[in-house]
Amino acid sequence: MKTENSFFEDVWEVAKLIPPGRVTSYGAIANYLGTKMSARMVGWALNSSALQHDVPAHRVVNRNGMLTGKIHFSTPTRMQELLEKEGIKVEYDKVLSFDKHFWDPMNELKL
DNA sequence: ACACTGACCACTG
DNA sequence: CCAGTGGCCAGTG
Repeated sequence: MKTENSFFEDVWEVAKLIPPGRVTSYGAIANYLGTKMSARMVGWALNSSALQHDVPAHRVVNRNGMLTGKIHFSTPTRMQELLEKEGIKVEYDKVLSFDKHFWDPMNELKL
């Protein structure tokens, strides 16, 4: 057993729990996991997750709803296309009606 | 062992 | 209101 239960896996689990058509932010996940987690670590974890698992990293954007992580995808438009397939409108690398599609793990999972 | 970097966020001026 | 800076934690050079 490698006890690789690092925060990476926690981030992946939360990301997988994001329902289709919804998005969340790095800070929201970080806050949900705990104070030991910083928003930077979330993005970093997702960077590894994208290479390892089927984690819907395209559903995770920054606080402004901007697709900052799209540059890490296979293609510069991959993230946007995936979001649009789920009914999320994206324009100029930014999620439209971000607050409407926003899915907060703290608000949905904390119960 | 040290310094810099990174898919960020919040506070201060 | 906009711009700048610090804090966050871990990995890599």
